[in-house]
Amino acid sequence: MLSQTEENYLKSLFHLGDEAGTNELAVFLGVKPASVNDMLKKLKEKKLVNYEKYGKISLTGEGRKKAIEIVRKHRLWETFLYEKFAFTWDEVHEVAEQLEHIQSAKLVDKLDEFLNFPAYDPHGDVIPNAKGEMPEVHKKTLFEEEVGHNCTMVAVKDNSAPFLQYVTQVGLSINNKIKVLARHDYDQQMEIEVNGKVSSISPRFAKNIVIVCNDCAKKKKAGKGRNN
Amino acid sequence: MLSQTEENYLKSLFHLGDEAGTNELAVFLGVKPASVNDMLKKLKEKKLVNYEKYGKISLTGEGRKKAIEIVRKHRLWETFLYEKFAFTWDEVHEVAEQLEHIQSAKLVDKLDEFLNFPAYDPHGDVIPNAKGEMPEVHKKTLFEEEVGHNCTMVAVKDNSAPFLQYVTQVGLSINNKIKVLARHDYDQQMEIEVNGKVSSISPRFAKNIVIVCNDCAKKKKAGKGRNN
DNA sequence: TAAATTTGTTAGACTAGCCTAACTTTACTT
DNA sequence: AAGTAAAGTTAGGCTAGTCTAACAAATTTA
Ligand SMILES: [Mn+2]
Ligand SMILES: [Mn+2]
Ligand SMILES: [Mn+2]
Ligand SMILES: [Mn+2]
Repeated sequence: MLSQTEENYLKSLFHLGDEAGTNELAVFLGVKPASVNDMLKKLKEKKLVNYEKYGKISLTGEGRKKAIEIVRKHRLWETFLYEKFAFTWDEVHEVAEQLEHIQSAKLVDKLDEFLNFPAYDPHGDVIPNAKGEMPEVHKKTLFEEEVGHNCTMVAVKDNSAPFLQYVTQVGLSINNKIKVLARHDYDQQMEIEVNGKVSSISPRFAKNIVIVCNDCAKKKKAGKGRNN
Repeated sequence: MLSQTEENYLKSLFHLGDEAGTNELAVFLGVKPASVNDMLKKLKEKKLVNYEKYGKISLTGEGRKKAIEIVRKHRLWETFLYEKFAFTWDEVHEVAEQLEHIQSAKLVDKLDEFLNFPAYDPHGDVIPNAKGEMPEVHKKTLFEEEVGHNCTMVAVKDNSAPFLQYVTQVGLSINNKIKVLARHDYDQQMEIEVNGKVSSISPRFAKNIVIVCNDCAKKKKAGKGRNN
């Protein structure tokens, strides 16, 4: 069993990618490089990281697997807080940071099921499935989506009450399917269909909905913005 | 902010009551008396326990308040796991033992609301309310309840599938109100009403349902069985 | 290519929480 | 009232995880 600290190191390495250095990881975790160095020796000993003196750090297969489990739990809990407990977009992370360390396979399974196996968390990040699979995904705004395509809402960019009310009114919420019926050249107003309900939305509204296209081919690399 | 360890010491003192000794607490926590001694000095320093060398240990007002918060969280999470995630009676404790340390006032409030402000956890123990109030309560089996009285189901004694199926069929679940309509002298079969639905139940069934009478006067002291 | 800068490592120290072993106080028994 | 047993304390030591300060390697820059 890994300690919470060890779990956090693995998760951080996962977010930093395979070319991480000691200082970089130290900054990311908010500790000193000396502390990271100590921990790397322990994690190497446990076969969770590949690490040689003065070399770049990377996760082993086992380390990566562990890291993904934690990311999965983090994002499932964020989704839970957002969807069931009306936490806002910006409140979920801090609590998920704690909840991700709860040890119970059954709890994770039930949580996943309870949320109806969500694909994205409230920040629009992909939730790894129970097998640890994590499809690469190309996010864009609803405004950028092609007419005729089907897509999945993965996040909002605006978190203000009026906007969110509007979102609710249109029948939208995260992990919902949307079909783009039309975009009018005149004022760029769009027609969309959600759960059989057709709505007309403004370009401003459309630009604040983040989606993943279900009809576009997958491509693109993950960026380095906010993680989790 | 208290560490998880400190929280566990406070909670244990709460369960042991105000005449606890060093060894007793050590056994309860599964550590050595020397460790307890160290921690007591720290907790005294923080004004959370009353403690003098060779004297009995007790919680201060502040310590008790903290302890009750943790018990509240523990029991709310147990109820959550039981009611929403189909954990059994005996599975909830271990996970609640972890969840009780999650720090988020909002989460606790939402959890309470989500569960509809439950009064009892799946073991039939009283859940302290948001103010830290914890009414003393006299538990007995449904079989022992007086005819004509109203009571609240607080726990089951049998956790087998056939029994639980029967419980469901009768429309019963924890925190539900039950009215005892009759008990037949011939075979001690009972008539009860749950949510307007009348059922006839066997004495064996009734003996496996733990209730609190809503019509009886409150009395009795808390025992020292399984806690939490 | 040599100096300067950045990056990474090591040694030594600290705290929290635990331990064992030895000791002291209190409580119980005869 | 002694003597023994039980309960409680202390000293010293261990590990995990952190730190600072000094040092070493690698990289950048002149
Ligand atoms: Mn997050
Ligand atoms: Mn997230
Ligand atoms: Mn419990
Ligand atoms: Mn309980």
